[in-house]
Amino acid sequence: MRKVGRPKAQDSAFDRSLALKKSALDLLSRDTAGKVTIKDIGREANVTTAMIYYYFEDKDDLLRSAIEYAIDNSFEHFDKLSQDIEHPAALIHEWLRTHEELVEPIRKMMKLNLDYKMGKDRTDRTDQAIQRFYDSERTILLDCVKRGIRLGIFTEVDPESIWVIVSTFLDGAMVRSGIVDGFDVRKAIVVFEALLWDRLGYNSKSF
Amino acid sequence: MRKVGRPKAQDSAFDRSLALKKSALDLLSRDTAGKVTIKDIGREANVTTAMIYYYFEDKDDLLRSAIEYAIDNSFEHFDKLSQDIEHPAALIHEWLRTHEELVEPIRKMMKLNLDYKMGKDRTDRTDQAIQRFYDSERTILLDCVKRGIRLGIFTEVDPESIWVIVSTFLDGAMVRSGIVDGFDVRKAIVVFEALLWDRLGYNSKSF
DNA sequence: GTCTATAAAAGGATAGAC
DNA sequence: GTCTATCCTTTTATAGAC
Repeated sequence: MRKVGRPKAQDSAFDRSLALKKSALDLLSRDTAGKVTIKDIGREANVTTAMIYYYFEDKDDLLRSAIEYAIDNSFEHFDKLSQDIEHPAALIHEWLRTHEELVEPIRKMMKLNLDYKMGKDRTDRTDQAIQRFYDSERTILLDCVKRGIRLGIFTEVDPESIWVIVSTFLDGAMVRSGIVDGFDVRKAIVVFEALLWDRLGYNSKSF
Repeated sequence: MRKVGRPKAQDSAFDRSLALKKSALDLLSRDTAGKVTIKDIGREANVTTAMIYYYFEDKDDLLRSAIEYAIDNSFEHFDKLSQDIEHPAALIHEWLRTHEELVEPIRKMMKLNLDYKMGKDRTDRTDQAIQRFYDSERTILLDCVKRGIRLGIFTEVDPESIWVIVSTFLDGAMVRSGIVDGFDVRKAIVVFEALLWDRLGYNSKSF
């Protein structure tokens, strides 16, 4: 364990707080909180234990911050998607494809959410971050279906039902891929998409 | 902490090993492994720490046994369902209803599976228990759809696709109910069922 | 801001009596 | 089979120098 002379203040380009959140996220998704020690996290992020307490109140604070970080990441990703794509069917298609592409990070986020929600160390701040994420997911999908109906490209369906089915199915695909060896996320999403277009009365030849 | 005189050998009616597995299961589903201590489990099951090591090799052994216990439970439940119900549509309907009814235990099992699979302390025995469960789920649903088609009550669909969609959706409903406050499992399953009967060309008026 | 060293607590596991 | 007491290791968290 060789130590380099004197420590140098970190410039903001390499934020140690961020590095810690990333490392925590990674370790937590591979193992369960409580088995992951602050030393593990520190080692992974190349930060000493004492520094963790400089940046965060305690272990729990770091863990919650890591979850929030994961949520914010996913949030931005999906928010961008909804801003970039106009066409309702195209948006839904990309929505599905994105889940397929980002299984790993999304599954990590979900596992952390589940651990957090079923645990007992909760805070309003983190609860709200999770709520905000799912609310925005709902708003985006709901709007999308409504617009599709208004534009006449989708059958007159209940948007709320479609939203529930789509987002619940996707959650299922994310976790199942983490539980069942050999589960084919891509295939699952493909067959689901076919069912969805069928229900929406949309001709998906273009995809 | 009052102690009753001399210990009395437990008769098989109240198996301590079983009590420990149940308590472990309960605590693990509420919190993450590693945060749950053997002392916690012992306290919950009214068994001393030392006794845990009499019944199990070590903490990990107890934890894995608890998971297997949870899986076996669910397995029996679904297996019974498939043996009791002949009619394909009725079986699927009951399948959905059972998930609705047993959200809690099923969600616990899923969380444990996820923790276990994403962690690194794995054993063949436990891996196989999980695999067996999902395999049997697949077999049952697949057979069910095939029979429905053969009987002419379902449209000619690809059974494999239906199985993937149904079981993935249900997994999603189970976890989401643990993550999103106020998620209405019942409603989610109801709207999904409607979609399913639609796809299968089945008139579900009877339910 | 960063590190080393260490205190304080908690947890896993065992010894040994009954 | 069961319990009490305890050992030893790991872990969280802090003190204090630079």
